Amino acid sequence: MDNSETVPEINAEQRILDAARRVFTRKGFDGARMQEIADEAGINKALVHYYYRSKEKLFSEIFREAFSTMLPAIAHVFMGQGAIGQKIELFVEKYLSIVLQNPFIPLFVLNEMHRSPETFFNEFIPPDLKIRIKGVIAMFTNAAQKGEIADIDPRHLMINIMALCVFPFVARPMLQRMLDISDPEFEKVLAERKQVVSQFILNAIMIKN
Amino acid sequence: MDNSETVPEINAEQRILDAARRVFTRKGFDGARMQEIADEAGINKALVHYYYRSKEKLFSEIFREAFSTMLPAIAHVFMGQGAIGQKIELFVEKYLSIVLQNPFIPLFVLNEMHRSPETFFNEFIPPDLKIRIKGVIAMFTNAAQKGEIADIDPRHLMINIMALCVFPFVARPMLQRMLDISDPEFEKVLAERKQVVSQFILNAIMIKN
DNA sequence: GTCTATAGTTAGATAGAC
DNA sequence: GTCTATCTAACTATAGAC
Repeated sequence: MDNSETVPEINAEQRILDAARRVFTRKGFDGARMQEIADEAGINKALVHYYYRSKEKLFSEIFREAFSTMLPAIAHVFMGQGAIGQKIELFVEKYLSIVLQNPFIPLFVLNEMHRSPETFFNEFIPPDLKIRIKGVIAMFTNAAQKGEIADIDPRHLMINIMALCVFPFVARPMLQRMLDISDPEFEKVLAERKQVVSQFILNAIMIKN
Repeated sequence: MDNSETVPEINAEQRILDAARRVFTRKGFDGARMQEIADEAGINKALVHYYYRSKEKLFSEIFREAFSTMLPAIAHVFMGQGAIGQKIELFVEKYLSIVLQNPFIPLFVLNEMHRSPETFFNEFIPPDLKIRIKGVIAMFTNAAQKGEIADIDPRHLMINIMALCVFPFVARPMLQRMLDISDPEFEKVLAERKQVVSQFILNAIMIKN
């Protein structure tokens, strides 16, 4: 052991990033304090500025990371070779897996894109995202024309799928109180949604014969 | 004309309230500034404190008003005498009507209940709300037992209905960019949702014969 | 009731020692 | 690289004139 440090576990730069992630997702940009980030990182406030210059820049790092976490799910829709129903199931499964591991990201992203929409779109939306979306829309339209799914506006279908995946995470405090259930019980409900949401969507759009 | 004022339109107290509603729903509690509220009300900052003592108290007024706007829809579910399907249609219709007229309230409420959950539940949730929710849950359970709707956990059904109603309003900036549509076009999509959401839900849960 | 002026506090950011 | 001390600006809130 040639290391005389008092167990900093990892370098300061990374600790700041970890602390900032927690504080920003908890409090939002306006509610977060550089002091609180420094405290959670176990270092001095000046050091936060040393590594990341400004609150805005540090926030950008965190937001970029958070937003990009949500993107792979969309790409996934294309992967599957199967029928439209299987692709939707795959998307829901993948998307909910990611959100379950990062339950604070959805509200965090929703808020930032309201706070400064221009920055959000110019800086964080990858150029190919719109193309991918168009592909998904085309896939839905195609499936409807071939009679594989019911006749629904593909834009509404996309909104509905995202809504069913995301909503319980952004509305958790209210839902949990309204339904009067405990923390572990709500976790169980969330875990059930992979199955429930897929089933719900497929029931809604698959042609009944 | 015995009034020598320069068209204040209405008393200062009300103008402050109107300005505060706009600023708080736009920026949230942490992002809002008393100065900005005073400016939008066209009066001095000191006057805001004269009428509402503190930022917290002013915010409470606004939040109470916003949250109570969303409540009548839930009560409405009981009104209908019809079948479960009609009651759901009535709820969606009523709920979306309210949100369409107050598109900023959902995200505003979601954020505040994350910011200080304790205050939210102790101060703003009416005591009878949980009872009403239990009634709705029982209604769903009953309908499922009688075979009127598919076998779905009533809690998930309630989450799904709320999700489909609320989500496009809280995610509007992202959805609009992702789908690459203009403001009036998105308004049209929102207006369509009364029909679309009802149909989607009923397709998902009504027993096919 | 409405204003100006300012108190009191806290935030983000920097200077400079080590 | 990490700290203490401090600057500057912005915020909420109040005092006091009118």
